Amino acid sequence: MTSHSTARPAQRTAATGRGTRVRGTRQAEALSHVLADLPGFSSAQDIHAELRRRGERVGLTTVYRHLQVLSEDGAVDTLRDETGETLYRRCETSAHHHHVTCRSCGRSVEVEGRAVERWAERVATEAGFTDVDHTVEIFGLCPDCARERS
Amino acid sequence: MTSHSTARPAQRTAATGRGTRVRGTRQAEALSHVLADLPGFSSAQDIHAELRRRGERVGLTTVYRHLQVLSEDGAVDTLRDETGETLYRRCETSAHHHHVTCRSCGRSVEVEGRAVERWAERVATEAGFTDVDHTVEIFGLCPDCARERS
DNA sequence: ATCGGTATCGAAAACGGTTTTCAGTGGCTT
DNA sequence: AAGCCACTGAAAACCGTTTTCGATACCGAT
Repeated sequence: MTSHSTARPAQRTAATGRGTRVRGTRQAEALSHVLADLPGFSSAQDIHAELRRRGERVGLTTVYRHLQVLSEDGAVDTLRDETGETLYRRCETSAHHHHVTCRSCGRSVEVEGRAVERWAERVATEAGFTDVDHTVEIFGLCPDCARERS
Repeated sequence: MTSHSTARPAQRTAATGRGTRVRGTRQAEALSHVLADLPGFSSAQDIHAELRRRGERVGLTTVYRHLQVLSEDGAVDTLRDETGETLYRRCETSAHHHHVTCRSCGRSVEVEGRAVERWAERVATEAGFTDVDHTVEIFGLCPDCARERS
């Protein structure tokens, strides 16, 4: 599922209680830093490895949990690679967009395509579908990897 | 597949070697019939269940193996649902196309979109990417499921 | 400071889909 | 009839992800 705002109120545990603001824990901050530094899409496990590499002690479970919340909040994009693994990346724009991802190095570029949005909406509607959502992912070889490979 | 591309399992046993044609086994034929009858996308496990329902004794492993080969040969389409499960469906047209899939009942419709193909190609090229491929999936509620739900 | 309540952590176990292993089985060819 | 080898499938391994649940950390109140 690519970033889209189905805006489920999503019974976020803490979210409700009055003054209960999200606690800025050491783990959350460390994760946030790593996400800010990683350029492309990374798996939860890669992110966890990067945290450990930096000497941060954060459990894999916690990484998964934060990523889940962040993606629900629209703070990170998610996409599934060809093996079914979920990859995460900090959103640069909160607007709906898609990605061109290098299948070799994972680097990616955000692209916009109002045309696709409209097309998806139209063909679905024509087929009688409602509550439409879509995922679009483009894979290819980035210039660097293409050069390396020749 | 981020930084490390998990080694190809690849070594496909029979690997379309020399003149070894596919043997028309009982299992292969049963699977083929089920695929022909199932209207939309189904998971390997659903297909296996359907086989058993029909009294065919085919192992789940064999179902997976055949589906893998069939999809490599382009005889079936595959797509991943939102949980990461792989769904299969016999191709109706061998031409490149996309699907509008009901997120409730799994039924799907094939749609064509030359516009999207061109768009994907264009934005990728503009970003300097080559050897471009793309995935587009549209999810929604089909008319029947939408009705049921109200 | 101390206490109590609770949000958060994280190791370990559970989960579920898929793949691999490996000892057969059975279809061809000779 | 004999043998080769592709195919089969039950069980186990795999692997990413989620759940469980006791421990811990943070916060406001005392």
